[in-house]
Amino acid sequence: MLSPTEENYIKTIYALEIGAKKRVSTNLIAEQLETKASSVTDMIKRLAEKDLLVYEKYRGVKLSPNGKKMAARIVRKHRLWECFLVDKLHFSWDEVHDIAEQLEHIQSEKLTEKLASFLDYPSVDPHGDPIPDKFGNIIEVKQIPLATLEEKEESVLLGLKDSSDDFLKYLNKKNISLGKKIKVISIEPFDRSMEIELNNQLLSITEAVAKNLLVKER
Amino acid sequence: MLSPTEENYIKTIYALEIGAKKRVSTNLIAEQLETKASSVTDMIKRLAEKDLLVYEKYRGVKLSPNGKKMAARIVRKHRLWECFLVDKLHFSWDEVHDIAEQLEHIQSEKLTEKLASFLDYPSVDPHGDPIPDKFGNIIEVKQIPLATLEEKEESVLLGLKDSSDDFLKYLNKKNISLGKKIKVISIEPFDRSMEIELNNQLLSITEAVAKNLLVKER
DNA sequence: GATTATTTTTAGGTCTGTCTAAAAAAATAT
DNA sequence: ATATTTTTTTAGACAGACCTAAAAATAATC
Ligand SMILES: [Mn+2]
Ligand SMILES: [Mn+2]
Ligand SMILES: [Mn+2]
Ligand SMILES: [Mn+2]
Repeated sequence: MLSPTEENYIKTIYALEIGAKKRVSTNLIAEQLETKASSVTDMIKRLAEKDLLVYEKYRGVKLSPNGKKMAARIVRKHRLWECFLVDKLHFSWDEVHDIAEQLEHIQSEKLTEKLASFLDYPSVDPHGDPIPDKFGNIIEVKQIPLATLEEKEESVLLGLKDSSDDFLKYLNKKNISLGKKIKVISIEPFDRSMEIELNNQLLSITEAVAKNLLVKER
Repeated sequence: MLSPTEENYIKTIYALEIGAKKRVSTNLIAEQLETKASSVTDMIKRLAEKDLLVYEKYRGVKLSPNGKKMAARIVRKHRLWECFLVDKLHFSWDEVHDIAEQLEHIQSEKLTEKLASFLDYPSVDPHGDPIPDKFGNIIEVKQIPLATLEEKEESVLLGLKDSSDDFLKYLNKKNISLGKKIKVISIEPFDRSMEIELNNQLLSITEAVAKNLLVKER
């Protein structure tokens, strides 16, 4: 049985080591968790003791198979609760993260599975992120940044690279949501900004935005 | 912002001072929370500091108006979540208490209200206990023990005096659940055990059981 | 009313999770 | 290869939530 704090460490390390090839550094974890490097050192020692990660002084950490399983379970709960909040309670996608951050720590296998069933086993959360199954396996649907499409190409918006509050609010304002069809009308060579068609309307977006919108692979 | 532990203390004191006329004693709280009297002394000092209760050395505590409001909010969340677990996720009424014990500490006004709306503003939880409204007011429906009824009287089962696991499991076994019509067929003068009609069947229950079943007042 | 028994509080520890400041190791620059 | 900068760890402290054992206050009994 892990404390919510321990779970947050495990989850954070899990997220940090996706993509990053090498072991996760103390400072990175500290930054992510908005705490001090010394606190991180304390905690990772304890987590290593519990066999949730492998730690070598000055060399950073990586999750053990055990730790990975734990992390996936927490992520599963987080994303299932986000689905619940949006689909059943009609929260908007920019309101659910902080609440799910609490709900992900509720301890009950049975609750998680009944919740998944109640939601009809969704495969992605409201931000397009994949939901691990009960064994911790993730079926990643290949998503590419909208910015990689050429003029005249079209695709479907499936996910977001950045799910920050500001970005979600921007998308709300522009009426951009997951599942919508997007067609690239033109790309401005000067700044790589894009003219796109969405909701049968023309919309101009910066390259930064286009890089954060993930669409279905051709 | 209170910690889950502080919230559990407040909620426990709230429950203990219902009925009990005098201030709640240190030992009673300790017993209820399965902790030591010295720990209780520590905590009630802190809660008094935060103006959630009034504490006089050796004289016990009583909740302040502030503390009462907090307590009612926690109870509201606990019982709403129990409704959710039973009505939406199809848990049985004997499985929900421990999970609600965790969920009651989730901090989000908006979540609580959206949950209440999603459940169509239930007035009682799966054990027949009243759900405070968002201002902390409770509409107590008068309930009397089945044991007070006379032969040939009938009523409806509305609540339980004791919601312990063992009692709930007993009720499951006998197929007794809230909302059912109960008719007293006969009362045995020797031990006050009762013959009752329920689900169109005859059933014999001890006086202890009859005292724990609460029915609608005549 | 003095003597017990019970309840409650205090004193002093432990464990978790955090912090700051200082020391040590590793990475980078010269 | 040395010196400097950056990262990481250690040392020591503190607050919250708990514990046991002892002391103090209150309640019960004779
Ligand atoms: Mn969290
Ligand atoms: Mn999400
Ligand atoms: Mn609780
Ligand atoms: Mn209940």
